[in-house]
Amino acid sequence: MNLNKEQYEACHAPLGHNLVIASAGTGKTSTIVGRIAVLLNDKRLKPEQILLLTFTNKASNEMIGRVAKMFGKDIANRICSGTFHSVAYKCLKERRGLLLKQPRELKILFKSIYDKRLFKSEKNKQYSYEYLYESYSLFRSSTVSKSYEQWLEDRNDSQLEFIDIYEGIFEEYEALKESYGYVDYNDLLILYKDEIISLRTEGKMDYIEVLCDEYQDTNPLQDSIINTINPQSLFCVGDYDQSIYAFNGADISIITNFTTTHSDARIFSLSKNYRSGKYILELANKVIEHNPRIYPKQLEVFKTTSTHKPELLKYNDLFSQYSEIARKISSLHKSGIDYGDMAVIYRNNSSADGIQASLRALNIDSKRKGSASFFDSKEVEFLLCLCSTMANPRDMMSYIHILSHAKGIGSSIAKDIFEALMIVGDNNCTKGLLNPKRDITCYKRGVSNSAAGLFDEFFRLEDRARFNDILHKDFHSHPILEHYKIQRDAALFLNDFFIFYKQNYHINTPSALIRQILKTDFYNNFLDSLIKQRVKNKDGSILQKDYEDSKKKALYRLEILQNLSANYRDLKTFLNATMLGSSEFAEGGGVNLLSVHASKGLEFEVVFVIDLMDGRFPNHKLASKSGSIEEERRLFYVALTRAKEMLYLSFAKNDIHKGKEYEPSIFLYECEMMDKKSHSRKEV
DNA sequence: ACTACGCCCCTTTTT
DNA sequence: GGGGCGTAGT
Repeated sequence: MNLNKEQYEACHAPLGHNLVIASAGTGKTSTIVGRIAVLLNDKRLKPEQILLLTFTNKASNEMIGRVAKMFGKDIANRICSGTFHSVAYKCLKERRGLLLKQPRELKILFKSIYDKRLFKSEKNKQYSYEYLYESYSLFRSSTVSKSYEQWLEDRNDSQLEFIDIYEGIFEEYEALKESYGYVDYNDLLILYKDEIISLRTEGKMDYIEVLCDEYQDTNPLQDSIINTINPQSLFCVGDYDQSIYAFNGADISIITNFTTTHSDARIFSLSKNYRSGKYILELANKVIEHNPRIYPKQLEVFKTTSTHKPELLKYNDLFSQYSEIARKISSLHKSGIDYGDMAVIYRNNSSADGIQASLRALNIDSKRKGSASFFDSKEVEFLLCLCSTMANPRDMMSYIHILSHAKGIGSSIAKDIFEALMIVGDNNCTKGLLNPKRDITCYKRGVSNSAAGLFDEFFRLEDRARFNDILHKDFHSHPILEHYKIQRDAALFLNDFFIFYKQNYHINTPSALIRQILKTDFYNNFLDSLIKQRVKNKDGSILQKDYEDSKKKALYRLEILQNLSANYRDLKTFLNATMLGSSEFAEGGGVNLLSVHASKGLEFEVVFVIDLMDGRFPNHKLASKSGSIEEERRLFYVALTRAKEMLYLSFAKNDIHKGKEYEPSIFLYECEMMDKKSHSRKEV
């Protein structure tokens, strides 16, 4: 292996507490791979005694891939590696069957509890449900010793008067999560920590060295996992100038206090930059010097021959910026650069649509990372909901999503039906649906408000068999049909769902299941109405061509999902994988479109950093909230240091569409791409 | 009390 | 294009 002196010394550090400060582009990956080689060779560790924690699974795969080239796949694959979450999941999977649930879903669950407990008149002073949810998630990852009350006191003590309400909400939320079998990202880590403790007492936790990549973005919960493992040796690699995940609880003091936490700590520093050309580095250095220096540190240029100077591109309008950059990309391509070697990087994902459309206008493909849009699209979401009900027979949220598509059934009746299925199925909706206990009433007699002095009005139960002319013979006397609000259309929908479920629930291979689902009338009826709704014009008309196009697009997505599922043998694993690796999968090929956060750890020949306007980047609203202007500056630094050869910075003076004027980003002045004298701007 | 529908808002970053 | 919210209608 080719290592420079600094890298070599870090790799050969004795077992103990080692911290490597690795600035951007200084060969961090090589150093970690080198360290693993040293552990396996010189230190005689078994691969099982090594735990590698990375920020993305992609990074883990790359490192393990390089270890495999040196030691063979057998050895490399015996090393436990991945993100904190995926390592936790792998470990827990063996002992219990857990099912991860998307934050989006859990947020809805959270909202339902919140709405029940807060009256509107109080809401202007209190946290919104969204904010409270975020706050609670952040709390769980930012501290392991404080109560929510203590934590809140430090951040916003004016909210303390609501503490009892808030804690009541959290308590109920936790209880419901438990009863529906849901696990979120934080739960995963917390469960893992408990698991480590029991594995340790059983003597089954025998990691000797834990390597932690991107250590600057570790949050206290994750750090506590490392501390709980408490390995003989630690090898943490990070760069405080690239700490950009404060909103996720990342605590920069974890890396800056390493020497105080571990009295025997050794610090190594990598400063030779192999990635970027001289002028790009000068620019990056200029910017980051505006942040307080924790240790003195400068990137040293290795690629002195590179002659490209970063360029500033100014445009009058936001959209002319996008289309001109698209043209620039096209001409760079003609000069011989692959689209895949170019990237457009932005602060907010809202920039992506514009640039993507402009590229498409020139017939240039692009791939967007963090394609939340893929798993969020209704066609995919609905399909995954159907799968979820099969993998987790008490998945209330999925039932509500599905059943709400029936005419006349909204979330409330859907929940009644779910609860009914749980009752007639002994807490198992699969059983409740297919094999219900028939001798009991599954709907609670209405305890409707006696306050108004109404009669003891209760749930009027309907004849189960009232629709039996249209229903399947095994379904026409199903207890859930007793709900008095179920009308003909809804009964038919439930009937179709029943048949659908009965035909498919036993299939456990994800790809086979999805293939079957895509063939069913039940799914296709859903898809058809979804697409019609999408292409419907204001007057209600539908153009056949729009319909075809939209359908093609949806089918393409479903095909991707189908292909994705082929990598998994069982349903739960597949569903969980859509959670753990969803952002790492990108649709299509071509020019890379990424947010700064998503660009972390990547590099490209040509980089465009766009929309460099005050307010957008830095984003003042955010900077004042959780992060800081320093964090925004680090983001800018990360964006710049992705570039190997060419770097373009761009901004637009106006958004003609919205009638908005913009000032250039202060970072453009800080890196001296813009001249201070020519504009009057106050220093921040 | 609940659903359906139309209107307005906006759109931070991730495991 | 989607989510939240208010209103009309059952």
